[in-house]
Amino acid sequence: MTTAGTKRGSILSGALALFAERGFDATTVPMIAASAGVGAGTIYRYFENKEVLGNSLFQEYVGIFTETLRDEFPFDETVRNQFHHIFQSMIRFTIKEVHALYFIKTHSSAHFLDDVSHKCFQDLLDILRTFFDSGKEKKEIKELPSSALIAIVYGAFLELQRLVQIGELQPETKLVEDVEESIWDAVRLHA
Amino acid sequence: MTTAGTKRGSILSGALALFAERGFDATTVPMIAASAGVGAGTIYRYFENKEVLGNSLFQEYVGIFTETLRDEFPFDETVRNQFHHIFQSMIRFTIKEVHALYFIKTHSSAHFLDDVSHKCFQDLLDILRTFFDSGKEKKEIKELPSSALIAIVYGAFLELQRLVQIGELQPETKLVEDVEESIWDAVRLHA
Amino acid sequence: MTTAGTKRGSILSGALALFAERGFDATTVPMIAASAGVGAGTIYRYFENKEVLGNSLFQEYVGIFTETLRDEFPFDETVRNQFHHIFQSMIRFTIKEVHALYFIKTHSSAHFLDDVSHKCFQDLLDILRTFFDSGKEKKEIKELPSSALIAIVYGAFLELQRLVQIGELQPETKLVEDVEESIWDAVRLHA
Amino acid sequence: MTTAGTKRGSILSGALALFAERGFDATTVPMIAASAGVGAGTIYRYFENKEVLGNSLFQEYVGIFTETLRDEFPFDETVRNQFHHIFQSMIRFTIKEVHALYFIKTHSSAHFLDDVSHKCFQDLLDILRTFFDSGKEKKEIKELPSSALIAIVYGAFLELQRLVQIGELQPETKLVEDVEESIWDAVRLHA
DNA sequence: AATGAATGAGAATTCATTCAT
DNA sequence: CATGAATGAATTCTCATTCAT
Repeated sequence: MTTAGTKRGSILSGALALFAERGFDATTVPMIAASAGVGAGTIYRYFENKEVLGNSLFQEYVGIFTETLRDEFPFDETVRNQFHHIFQSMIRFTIKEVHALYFIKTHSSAHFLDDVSHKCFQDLLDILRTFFDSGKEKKEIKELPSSALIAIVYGAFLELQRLVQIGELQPETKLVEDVEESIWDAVRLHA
Repeated sequence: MTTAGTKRGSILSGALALFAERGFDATTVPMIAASAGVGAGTIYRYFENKEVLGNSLFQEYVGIFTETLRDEFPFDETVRNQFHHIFQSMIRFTIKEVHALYFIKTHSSAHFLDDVSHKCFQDLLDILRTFFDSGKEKKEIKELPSSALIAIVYGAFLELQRLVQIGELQPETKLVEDVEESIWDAVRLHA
Repeated sequence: MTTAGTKRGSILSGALALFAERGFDATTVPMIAASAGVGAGTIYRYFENKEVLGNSLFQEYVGIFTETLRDEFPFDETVRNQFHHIFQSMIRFTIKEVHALYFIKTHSSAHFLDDVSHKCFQDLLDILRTFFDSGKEKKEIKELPSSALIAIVYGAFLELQRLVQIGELQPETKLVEDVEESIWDAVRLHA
Repeated sequence: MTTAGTKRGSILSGALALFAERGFDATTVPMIAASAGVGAGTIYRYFENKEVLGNSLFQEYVGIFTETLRDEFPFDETVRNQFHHIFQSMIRFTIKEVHALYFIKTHSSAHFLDDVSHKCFQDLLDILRTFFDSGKEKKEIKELPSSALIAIVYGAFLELQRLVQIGELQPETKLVEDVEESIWDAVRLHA
């Protein structure tokens, strides 16, 4: 019966889509208001200013992505299966929130991000770091710095995701599986 | 026949560094002027407006990158060696112009880009596309859409480059070789 | 036959304190609402808008001040005793409503005042004018324009009142008597 | 040959007149710009923001007023002559800068004033304080707290000044002399 | 009647661009 | 040619006022 957060929610959604498409700086507050179907002033009832809105949005979705990765993580399974979980989580997150990953990607070193946002993002990367560290110990992952491994997986995935977004790639099952295998090949230790 | 005017050059350099660091929209014309050591008005002698400057910059560096890739391309060698050339070109370009690749990456779908810029960027991607198409024919590259293969290589490389940029990764010979091998593993067709 | 509604009263009190401290323009309607312990919308049940509230407040307190001066005015006593009554009335009014006199002072030529407010304020000054006119006739008050005499008494008193307000002066009996004598010296005709 | 400060000067003049007439809060930046004959943006070349402009203005004119009082102060003459100097300085300052004194009066406890402004204003009052302290020592001034004496002189003078401003009083020689005598009567120790 | 969330007109401020020097 | 002070359109943000609950 409560609709608490209905407005806040539409503002965040509207901002997400616009920030992903045009970027934070090229998006005006009235644009966000129109996209959320609220008055411009209303945005300031929920967010102190545009930067706070940007940080809230970033933290919100980095948080959801982090949870998605952590959720049901198969700690006891093979490294390959763990990688599959990570890849599938990325896919799932992308399907649930089309713009979120692209927004995170394009704004993860944006000038307006505060310390909390940076911390959130580090937490996200730490999940991948932990996975790679354990994989390297088990001799199943290449002996590269984890930050490099993350960059490869994260960079490749996000660039692919952009292609899906702009319609240049259809995310059919076969393609998704092949891409997963391709990125896995990049990081796995070959015999 | 190039580097026309030392001023034009400093403006482009200044703008490149600033656009890479802060993004096009968060960079003001006076900032560029200060960084180039010229008056704000001088910028308008060389570029009609900020957007034109952005496009010139984009085209300039995408052009250089394209040339770098084309230069001495080993058409008659193995696919692996061709990949090595591409990878080395990326490295060389990055070393020559630290900010250029990151600027290209973060602005390749920017709102201010005109048709010429998009065309330039397509030309760049086409080099990679041609390489992958021929590699797939020779059964040395995975049977994935070329756009996906490009995304993987380009995405991974740029994310790595960012780490080097921010100092989180030292580009020593061993690391660079390992990374090349890793990305090659992602795209090569395994036995 | 007044104090209609406890809410109207709290709104007026809240507004009085805030207008005196911050001024009309720097006081927001939500501030007044909070200070009065009512919702912002409630203010509009009692006052058409902020300007009307400002005028009501001004008229209310100028009216009370006027009454205080008129009340038991010793028409048949000496000019000095009449002056004492005026001075005592100012003191009494100030004690009853600490902020009122300062509010009147700082807003008596405010941009939002309407004709009725200006008229009220003139009525107040007329009491002093009448007193001075009669005092000059009796050769007990200096031969200065009444408006000048009013300015001296009113100006000096209000500036003193401000000192009491901000705690820089303690309104002890001796001081009050001395100040009265000082201001009386300013206007009385010396032998 | 330098016109350095021409714009800055017109902005300050324009702002002074408007702040005196309408008050700081009821004056908009475009109003100031129009009154100074410059573009709105120009104001921000000279003053960081509206508050800084307000403080600069306050400090500027309080400073001039302070200098006017200090200039040729007759330290070795009678207390009465010193009072005459003070009164004449106030008159001179008022004639030179019609709006300045009223602006100072109405904004000396304004919400936007910073510490420097408060300090400036204290310096101004300290001149009067020093005069009264020395006068009391010489038994020529009433034994009232100096702050109270200042309030009487300052309050009376400013209220009179307002009457001149709005045209209700003509500042003829005779009137000015009489008013000086009246205010002197308020503070001098009577035999 | 009372509320306070929502609104949008209007204020402060920024910055791409022009132009007199 | 080069400059940077000046501009005003565009942007962020505030707050008096309304109105559904």
